[in-house]
Amino acid sequence: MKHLKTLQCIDDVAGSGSIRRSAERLSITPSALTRRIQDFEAELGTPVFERMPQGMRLNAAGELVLRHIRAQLSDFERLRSQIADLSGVRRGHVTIATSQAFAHDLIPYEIAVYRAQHALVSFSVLVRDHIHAVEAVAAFEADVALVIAPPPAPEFQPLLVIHQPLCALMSKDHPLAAARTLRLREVLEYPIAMPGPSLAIRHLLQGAIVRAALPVNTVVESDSFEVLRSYAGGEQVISFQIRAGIPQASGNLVAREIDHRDLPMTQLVLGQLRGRSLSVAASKFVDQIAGSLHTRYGGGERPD
Amino acid sequence: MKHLKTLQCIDDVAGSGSIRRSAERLSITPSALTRRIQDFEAELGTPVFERMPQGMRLNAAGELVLRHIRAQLSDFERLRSQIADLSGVRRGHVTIATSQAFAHDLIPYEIAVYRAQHALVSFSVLVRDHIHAVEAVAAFEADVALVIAPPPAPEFQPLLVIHQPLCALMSKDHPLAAARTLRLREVLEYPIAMPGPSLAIRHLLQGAIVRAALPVNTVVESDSFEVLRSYAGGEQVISFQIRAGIPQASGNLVAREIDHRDLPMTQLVLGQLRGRSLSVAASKFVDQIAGSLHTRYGGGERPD
DNA sequence: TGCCGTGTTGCAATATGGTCAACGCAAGGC
DNA sequence: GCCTTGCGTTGACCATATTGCAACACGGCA
Repeated sequence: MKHLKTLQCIDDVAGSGSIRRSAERLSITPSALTRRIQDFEAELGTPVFERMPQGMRLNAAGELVLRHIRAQLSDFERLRSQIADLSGVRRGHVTIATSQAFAHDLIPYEIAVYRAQHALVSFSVLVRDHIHAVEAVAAFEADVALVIAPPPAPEFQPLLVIHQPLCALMSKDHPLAAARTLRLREVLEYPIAMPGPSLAIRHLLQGAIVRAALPVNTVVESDSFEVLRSYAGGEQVISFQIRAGIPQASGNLVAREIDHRDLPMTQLVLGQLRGRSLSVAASKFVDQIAGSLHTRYGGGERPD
Repeated sequence: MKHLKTLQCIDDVAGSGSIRRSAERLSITPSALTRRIQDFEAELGTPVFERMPQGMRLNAAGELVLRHIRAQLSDFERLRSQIADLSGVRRGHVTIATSQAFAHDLIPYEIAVYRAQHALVSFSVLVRDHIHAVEAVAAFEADVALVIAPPPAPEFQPLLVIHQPLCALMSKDHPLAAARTLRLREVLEYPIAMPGPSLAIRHLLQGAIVRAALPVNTVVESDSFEVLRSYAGGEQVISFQIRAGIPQASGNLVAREIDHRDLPMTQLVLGQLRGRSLSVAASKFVDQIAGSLHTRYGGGERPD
């Protein structure tokens, strides 16, 4: 859109930190770009960038401007979506940032269900750890985020909170597979496929293990649930996953809840940027996920 | 600002309903204006106006677009205010819509106090009845509204609610001036200067009078408190006003509360458009008014 | 029918924004 | 110390988009 071009330029330069790099990406010459920015700064009455020998960096005013620009751009997208909605065609795009736990099963399933009804809506899925998922939402990179135990952040507004037990994943013929729920100390008697430090449940586990002062036999540690699942399925090794992250078709894997006395319930939070209005498509998608999680795992809280 | 020009054009045309009128106001030719709008519509992929023989009218998409534009424009103003705030200069503009009751004393006083500290902030005061004040806020014409008994509207977000008694206004030597509080039936034994139907307190009075089934001797009715006050001061006539609307320097007027058994407390509400972020200047002004009303009249509720 | 008003269009003038080449400057390698 | 390399910026020139002017097409109205 024409009237947003300058804003997009500034956004890009702020991101790349260099006029020349941005100029290439935007396929114009650096001189044209520098003029656009100078004109904008002149109109605004304040510089927005600091010119360093290594490139451009936003100054304090620029940070405000960038926030404004991001808001404008996403607002405009929302407008388009609303207008498309008027003509009966449910059209739009939804970007969701999610914890890896849900990347395998839950999110693809929900997207498939949604797109079965609204084929003109497209999706972007960013798989991020809980910290970066919330950051993506704050930076207008994602409309919503579905994360485990998000760090407290004032700009992150929970739309749905579900408390879930952590589960131990093991093969069907594992000695512990007979029990319905497990104590942590039972589990730790066996070799463990440990989630890596970037995964939210690692911190929860770590805390419980330290509290219980139990020794751990970690045979493999990975930041990828893919890897952890494979190990738990292949060798007689135990891994962990939050309930909603357990694949429906689990092969020869079974999941057993860890007793809540050992591990507190885990928060699964679906949230957005506070104060932002979601597009029609995104808000319908949120509704669908909320309903789906609710019927599958029971009463989540819906703040708001 | 360049990148907002098209948006402002659309806003103006939507308001005037005519390309030629708007073209004159914007000091460009109608042809330039019509092309701007056509280009915008082409970029958007949808017409925004309906072309009628009598002029232009927004269609459904246009209504959405207009809301978006208003939000953009006011957002940009807020951005400028925030940036000005960065450089230490508290600069900005605040538009407040207010009931007539406060136009005489309260608002001018508060503005004076505010400007004593922040001389670079300017003000617009729109005096509107409660319905139109809320509408002005919803249409981005006013940042905040201070009104009596605002109609319930989802987009109007109260920032401060104070309950106040209605008072009878009379000259110092009126027979009823001796009492501290008055029953409605005492008051109605005397001739009344009745607030006009556009004033919020008229409805409250009317309700109470009907409930009590009392006869009223209305000698003058006016939509202007100025007129009502003069009458109450001159002849031996009683008028009405909410407590916070009573002038500090009242001349030979005195105010006596009406017993709460006869007239319920009146809501005085300071509010803004829900979901909108106020400029720095506006939000400081709100804080000041809230504090001022609080210390003068005691505990108002502050939702949120 | 003739006269208003409306928005729109063709064409020429103009402003806006673009490219290209050159410049000033600071940092890093030798 | 000098040279190279990267950065943003500037001046001259040019293409394109935007504007103004005049003419047009259409609907309402007397």
